[in-house]
Amino acid sequence: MPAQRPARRSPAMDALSQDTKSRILDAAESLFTAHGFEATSLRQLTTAAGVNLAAVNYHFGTKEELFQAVLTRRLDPMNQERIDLLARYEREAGGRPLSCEKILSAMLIPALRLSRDEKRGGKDFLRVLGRAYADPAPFIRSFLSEQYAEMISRFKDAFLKALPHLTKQELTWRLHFVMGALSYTLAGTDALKLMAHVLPNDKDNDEMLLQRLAPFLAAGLKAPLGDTKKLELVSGT
Amino acid sequence: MPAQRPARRSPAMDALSQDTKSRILDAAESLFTAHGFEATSLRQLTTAAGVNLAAVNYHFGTKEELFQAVLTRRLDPMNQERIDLLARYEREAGGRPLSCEKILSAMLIPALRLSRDEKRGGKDFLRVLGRAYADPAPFIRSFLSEQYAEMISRFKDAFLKALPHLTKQELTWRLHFVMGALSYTLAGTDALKLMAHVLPNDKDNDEMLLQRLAPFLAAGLKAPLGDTKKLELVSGT
DNA sequence: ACGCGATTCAAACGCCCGTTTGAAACTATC
DNA sequence: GATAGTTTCAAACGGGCGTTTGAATCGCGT
Repeated sequence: MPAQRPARRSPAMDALSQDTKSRILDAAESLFTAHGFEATSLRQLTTAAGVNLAAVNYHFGTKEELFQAVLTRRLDPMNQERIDLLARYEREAGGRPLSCEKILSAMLIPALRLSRDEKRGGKDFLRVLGRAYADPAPFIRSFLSEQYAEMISRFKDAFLKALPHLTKQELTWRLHFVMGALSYTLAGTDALKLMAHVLPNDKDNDEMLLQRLAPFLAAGLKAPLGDTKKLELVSGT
Repeated sequence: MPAQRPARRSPAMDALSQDTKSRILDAAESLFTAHGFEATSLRQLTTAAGVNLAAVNYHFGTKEELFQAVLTRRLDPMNQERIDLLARYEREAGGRPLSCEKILSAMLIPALRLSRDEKRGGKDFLRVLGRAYADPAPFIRSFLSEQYAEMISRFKDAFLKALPHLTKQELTWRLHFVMGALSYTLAGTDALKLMAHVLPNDKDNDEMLLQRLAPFLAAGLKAPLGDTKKLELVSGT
């Protein structure tokens, strides 16, 4: 088992050669992004990180626990930031309900910050996260459930006040769609190639992306309740 | 290699015991849904299908080709149906641009049909598809690109006419969001547990789901262009 | 300088993977 | 009913997997 207080390294420990644990986390983040959880082997991972094969099991226990560690390292602070930002907005509004766009900002801005603040890890992480949303593995699903429970609950309350024409159930669905568009968008830069060669490939891609996503989601959330007859199945031909 | 014209089976070949190829495809569809591509082994797959281990390689070549076969079997007809339905709507409209909702219907109705028409395969398939969208594996990405190219291009043209206030580039992004919300929604019934215990667990779940999704997406597509200043990064605290 | 816990390391463990093989079983045709 | 082609089958192949082990190494407190 790893020590509670890790031993210090030799005299020069610069930013380039971090400690083993961080090196593993960084390599894992990027490799899980590139190949997915199952398709990433601990051998390629430890090689990429420049550490011994056994280091993963020593520091994290199992491969699954490593994956959870990859997620928590960034997800925990990001969701906390979301909650704090929402609380701050609510304080500033002093009782009056927040606008839909404002609440969305509280969700998107921390994600946007994350994608830009890190040297490289930020974007990789958001992609890992986007993929994790769609992963059926139980240990991933239950882990995400726990991680998100509080944040989702708070934002649902906020949205309920901002969108009084929606029932609780309708809002649940729409939040589901929001999370879908968000995670998919974060997960798949490549996916854009499905439909276009338009991508300008900027460096601040993600900022532009979220600035386009926000109005789209806000409009969707504010939409009037659907007409039940709209999607009637059309018979043949 | 498999024969061009498969030999006929013994006298009684009822619906319950299909031919080997279909049995493999069905089992693959459901197992890829449950565990993902990488995490599904050919041994559990062939066991579940009640066929010999070597049957997959005999009939499909490799595991990857099997996965592509799983996708094409249903994706090809579904996308063709989408294109045909859109063409029919355009014909009926006679020159006038279609409404956003109408175009969305042409995308969603074939998916909805698929999810209901099959005995069991339909829903499983849509989940496999939703997951495939987020998969980084190159053979999946390029395969989907090809499969979707024509459909996406046609719908983009239609949306461009329906939404003249959008630039081509803006529309590309919004279509991206649409595909995101759609695929995520199709992929993850489980994901709903992230935020609620509301799910009524109906049989015609998917129909209700898409009827809620359509107004949401239509509103998002029709949203005015975003305010560039909206998502400004807020400084600390 | 020594001891001790924390960490690294090379090697091995047992297991399951995707694929291949060659013979057996089957079926349609002559 | 022999023949040729298609499909099934049991068995094996080589290799990579996640994890464990036990010894070597490191770095600090005393």
